[in-house]
Amino acid sequence: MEPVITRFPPSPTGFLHIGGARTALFNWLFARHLGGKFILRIEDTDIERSTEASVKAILDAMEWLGLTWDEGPYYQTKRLDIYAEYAKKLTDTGHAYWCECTPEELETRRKAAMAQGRKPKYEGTCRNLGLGPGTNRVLRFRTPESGETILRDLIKGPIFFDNSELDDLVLVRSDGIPTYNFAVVIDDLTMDVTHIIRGDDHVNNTPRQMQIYLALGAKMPEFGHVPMIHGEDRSPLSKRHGATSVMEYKELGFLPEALVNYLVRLGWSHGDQEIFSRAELIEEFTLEHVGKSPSVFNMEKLLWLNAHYIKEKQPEELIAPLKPFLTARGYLEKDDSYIAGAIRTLQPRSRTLVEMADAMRFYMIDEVDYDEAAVQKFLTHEMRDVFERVLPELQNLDDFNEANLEAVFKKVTGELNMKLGKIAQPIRVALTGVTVSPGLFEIIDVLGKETVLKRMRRAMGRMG
RNA sequence: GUCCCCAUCGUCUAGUCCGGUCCAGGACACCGGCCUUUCACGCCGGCGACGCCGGUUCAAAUCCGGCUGGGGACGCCA
Repeated sequence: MEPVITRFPPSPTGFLHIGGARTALFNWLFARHLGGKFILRIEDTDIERSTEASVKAILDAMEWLGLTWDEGPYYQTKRLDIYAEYAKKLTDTGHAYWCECTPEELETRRKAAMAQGRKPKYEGTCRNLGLGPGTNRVLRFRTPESGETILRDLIKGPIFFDNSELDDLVLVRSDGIPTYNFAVVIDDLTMDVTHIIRGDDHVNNTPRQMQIYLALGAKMPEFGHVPMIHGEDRSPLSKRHGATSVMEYKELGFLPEALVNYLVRLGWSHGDQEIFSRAELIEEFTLEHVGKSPSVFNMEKLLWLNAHYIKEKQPEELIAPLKPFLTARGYLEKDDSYIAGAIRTLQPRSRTLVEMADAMRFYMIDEVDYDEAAVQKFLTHEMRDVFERVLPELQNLDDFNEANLEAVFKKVTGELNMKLGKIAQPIRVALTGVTVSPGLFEIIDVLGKETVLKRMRRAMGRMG
């Protein structure tokens, strides 16, 4: 059996967005599942809008998601001679012809056609003029005027197109640069791509591309068109729906495995399973279970998955991804074991690394900032006695583990005939400045004796 | 406008190919409860959908047709 080769061909005109990332992921998984190859190709034939920065941004995002490629990145602008060769082949065989219609004329005719309710397509003005190459001339494909092109889509099933609906698309621009529809075909052809998995929005391009394969006598690849991702209002996902760039999600504190897991389930399923490790995805991913209908991006579920992965990781694994967020907040330098301890207490209560970093504040600064309402409510005069009792007990405790701490508090509350609930909040406020935090004993354990005593004494200063 | 695609809970989806096991299952969100030193986590329970109309059939979420709704494409963008 021939080896499977898939590819992801972003155009470097912006960042890698969510939809593109899912397409890349599907291609990557498809290839990995079948033990094939995954190629990365930069489609930079839009000279005007392509930028180096975009290429970098896209590559960074691919790496962050762990979508490793086996070949490339190839750049179309470095393959111009190849396209020229095939363009010549098509002209020589009469499958392509030169056209001198100007963009302005075309635009006028398009508008007129729309106004009259006709499908705006190139009328073939230059089709039989026998023009040769020249300035301001484009090379067009001579599309068959009759017949039918059948796309047997791996995801959507058979789709029929009347060739009369297709028009003579431009293959080579007047500046000699090939257009997308031409370059993709030649690239996929010469790179031996066997399976083209791409967005739904390419369905209508497919019959045109198939005609080029046919004209070239080339082997036709398989096509699979994945439905689009929409926003809450069912319109295509865009900025106004929130973050659309993959790297924005990194900045929002998402873990790549959460995004990958979320994205793969947008359109694909494996029974009732929601959580997939990368190995499981590679094992289970097939196109058969990719749905046909568009899906809506739902931040809540992504958040849930992210929370899941945050909980599941070892605290140590979270240190590196969390560090940038800590630094950004100007926190003190702490060593990794301390940070890991703090992370452990926040894992069950953080949905993102941003939330975690924010909640970590009291661990990371010297003097906690008190929430005044909390101080008023809990650092009351009557707590002074309680603190006086607790302080020496803690002072004498050598091993600050949770069990010991619990014993100490049991003892004190017993002697004072108070419930733990009564004194927990005041101590929490003393240690964190706020009323919401991880468990008291966990905090004490992480903070350590010196800090705990210091903060409790300082808090006593705020008691009436 | 023309062509193409799609249609199960608010959202992601299972089930649809091979009609009965589905008075439709899971997950997120939401609501309630339990746990509890706060907040979470966790656990238990609840709410909630086959777009509409017709046909085929003993039987339709599943097959067929129409309608409606949504989306995509119509570039010397990709």
